[in-house]
Amino acid sequence: MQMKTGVEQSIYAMLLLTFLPDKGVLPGEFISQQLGASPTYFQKLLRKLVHADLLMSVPGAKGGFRLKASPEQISVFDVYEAIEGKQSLYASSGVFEDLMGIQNQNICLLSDLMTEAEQSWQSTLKRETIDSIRREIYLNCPPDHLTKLQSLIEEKMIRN
Amino acid sequence: MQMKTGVEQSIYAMLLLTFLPDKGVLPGEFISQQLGASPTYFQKLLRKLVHADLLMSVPGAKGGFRLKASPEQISVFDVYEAIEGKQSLYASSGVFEDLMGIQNQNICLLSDLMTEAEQSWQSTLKRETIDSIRREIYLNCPPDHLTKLQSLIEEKMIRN
DNA sequence: ATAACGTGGATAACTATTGTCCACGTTATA
DNA sequence: TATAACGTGGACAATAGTTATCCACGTTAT
Repeated sequence: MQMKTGVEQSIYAMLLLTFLPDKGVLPGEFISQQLGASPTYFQKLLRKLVHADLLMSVPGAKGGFRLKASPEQISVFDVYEAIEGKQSLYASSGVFEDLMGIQNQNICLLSDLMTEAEQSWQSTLKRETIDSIRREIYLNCPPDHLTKLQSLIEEKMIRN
Repeated sequence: MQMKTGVEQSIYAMLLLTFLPDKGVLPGEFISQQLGASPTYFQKLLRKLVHADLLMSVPGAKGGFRLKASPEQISVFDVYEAIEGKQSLYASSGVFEDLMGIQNQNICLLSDLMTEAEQSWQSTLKRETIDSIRREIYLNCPPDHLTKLQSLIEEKMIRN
């Protein structure tokens, strides 16, 4: 049981996109290069983020991706859910309920507990946003790295 | 990202074993039959539980498994960890830290958050024990089912 | 001795994740 | 209007993780 690597990569992609000026976009291939991800697979992740309304995509030449909402409105959980989907971590098989003769009653021996555990996991991820991580970066990264990255992005980005 | 089915089966196995009188054991095959699990694979799960010191095994004819500790001392998390292992849900790739030039500093943009989320997930699973679930069963199951199961177990179990 | 049980390793089947490829639609630009 | 650069969606392959099977072996009751 491990989180998909795509979740981490997607969060980093979102973070990269916070560096982008208004109306600019970054091509998917550039983003995947920066993250060292496989370009073709990463496009799939980007599309999931678009489907989840976290990213906007501009097709055609000079196309690319940008954040759809502002970084304060996008939680880490939003990204997690966009990539991993909405299925919960635990799925009861119902065997034990059968064995105990409590099939149709609403007594979920384990399910309730698992649901509660998952919710407290999720609430931690909901608390933190792309913006709060971005602020941490601004506080902690060496300024030269930040400016270097900033200018790289401004070089590669496309204005509309 | 889904929990292994083995975790659920293992918890149910532990619960079954709470029905067992002192010094009795249940053969692995009987347990797997009750849970509708594949016998050979389920033996592997049982061995993981033995390795984690949650079960005791008695080899030889009239052998089988019994709980090693008392049900109050075994948390749902113990079983989870025995089956899933100790690796955490999230493993940082370090790519972004490289990109930001913060490799060797202790600034874990995501790791800290993920660790915190996982800990709150775990603490929920640690709170509940095999015994607390067993008590729920006793309260909620139709008494005839309970006595039927109890007598099935006493029939199939082996005293030492 | 033999049968019933657990043990551990090798290995296969299955499933989910990750990665690739291609035909296509859209748009900027020459 | 042609072409090149980009995103889209589907089909597909490679890889990794999970589940399942088998077997030779050690232990113990009978």
